Amino acid sequence: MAAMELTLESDDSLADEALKPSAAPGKRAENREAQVQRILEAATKCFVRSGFRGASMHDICREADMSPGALYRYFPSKEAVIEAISENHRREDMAFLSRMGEGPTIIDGFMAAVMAHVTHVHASGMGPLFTEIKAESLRNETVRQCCMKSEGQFIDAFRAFASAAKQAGLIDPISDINTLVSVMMAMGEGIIFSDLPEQGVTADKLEPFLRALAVAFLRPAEIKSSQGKVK
Amino acid sequence: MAAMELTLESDDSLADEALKPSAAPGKRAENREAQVQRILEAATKCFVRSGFRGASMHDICREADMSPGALYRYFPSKEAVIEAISENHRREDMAFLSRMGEGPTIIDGFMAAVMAHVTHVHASGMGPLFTEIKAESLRNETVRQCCMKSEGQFIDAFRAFASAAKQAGLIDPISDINTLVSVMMAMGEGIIFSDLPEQGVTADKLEPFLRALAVAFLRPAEIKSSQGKVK
DNA sequence: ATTGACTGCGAACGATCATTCGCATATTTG
DNA sequence: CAAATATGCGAATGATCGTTCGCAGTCAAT
Repeated sequence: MAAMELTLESDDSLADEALKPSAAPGKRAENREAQVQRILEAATKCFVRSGFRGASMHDICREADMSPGALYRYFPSKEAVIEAISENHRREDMAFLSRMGEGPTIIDGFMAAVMAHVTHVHASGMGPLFTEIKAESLRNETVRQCCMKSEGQFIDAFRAFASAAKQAGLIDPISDINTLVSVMMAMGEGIIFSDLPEQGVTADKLEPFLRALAVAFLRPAEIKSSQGKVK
Repeated sequence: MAAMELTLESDDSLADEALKPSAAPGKRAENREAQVQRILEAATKCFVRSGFRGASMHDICREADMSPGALYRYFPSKEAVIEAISENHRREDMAFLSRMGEGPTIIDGFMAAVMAHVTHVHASGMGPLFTEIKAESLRNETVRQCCMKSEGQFIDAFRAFASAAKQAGLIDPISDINTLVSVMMAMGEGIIFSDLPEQGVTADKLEPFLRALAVAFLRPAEIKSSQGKVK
């Protein structure tokens, strides 16, 4: 099917393309990138459906409408596909970190980042992939390091965030920022893993609880008791 | 080795046991139960090491010091082993629910149950199994129902706990107990999944944060601001 | 147009894995 | 003791899976 399209395409361009069959020099690299993307999208779909180990390369080939031989021109192994997806996925997540500076208060900034992340994961339906990546990271060294890298990024960003807020007198002094960050991250992962929307917990229901958690942990110096209450 | 013991045992009982080779009628069932247990322990070890899909039946056989043919006398399939382990594991978890009634305050009871659970999981080194079971529950119907059952038990227990506390005027009225329970459970799972002790977060470091969380969510009517502070 | 590199194909290969089967031994029953 | 049954064994089986390979078509440059 795909081959048919390509042959049809060259029909009307006999004069200037049949003689010089290609007027586009960077077309190869372009197409290559598109193919890689196609494979990653197909693989993601399969992995969400059946898990890293449950989905076969043939499944991915079928989903990408591609032969095994073709697929292996772009990725040397199944592991490489898994690692590329883990890497992509984790990189996307980190994009939400920048939103921590948003909002009038430190709590609002934190909440903006967290809620944006939660909403995005739910909307894209990639929740299961998190669990899969987590499980894979327990045994695959490359995936583990990928996870650790993004965790490190988060920890650094959050530590800077908390330190700045503390110095500005916005929050009470916190003695153990390391533990604070680890615990918050663990809880955040739990929120992502459990497909809360499937249990009837929508984003707007979730928000006050997360805000209460943020207030309890960060304890902003002002408006201590009016904020952070679950309505 | 085990066979050796048995033959030695029959030495001094020539008269009444050599003629009637077995004086123990319920020995079969006993031994059967022991074998089942042996398999489950070996399988758990393998699954923690390599994951449900990564561990082969031959691995389990080697670990249990048993041939495939023998193993299949006790479990009809690998899936059956996985399901039995998931079931066992989840049942163990539920045992900690009963401790919620402990302690002088509602917060103490809650904390007793949570900390006991966290400590137990860490001590037994079964953290990875949680992630594995979670991932498996996304695709294996039996495992999913096993998870949902124990979640349901937890929800029921916690709802009863919170309702009683609310009626007794121990905590502020909570409008949305369903959401409260779901969010707390998700966060708790996150704490279990992330192997916090591996990141230097010991139980005693974790405790004040969990307590702050409990106070923020449950908001006991008295001592509102003195408790629930992270030191 | 010819050459050489790139891409695509899909049958085939070798490895692995869950599961089975025929046989031997051990235990229980009659 | 003999028949019946339960248990153990481990090589064999059939299926699946990741990966490879030879071939054919396409693209880019001379």
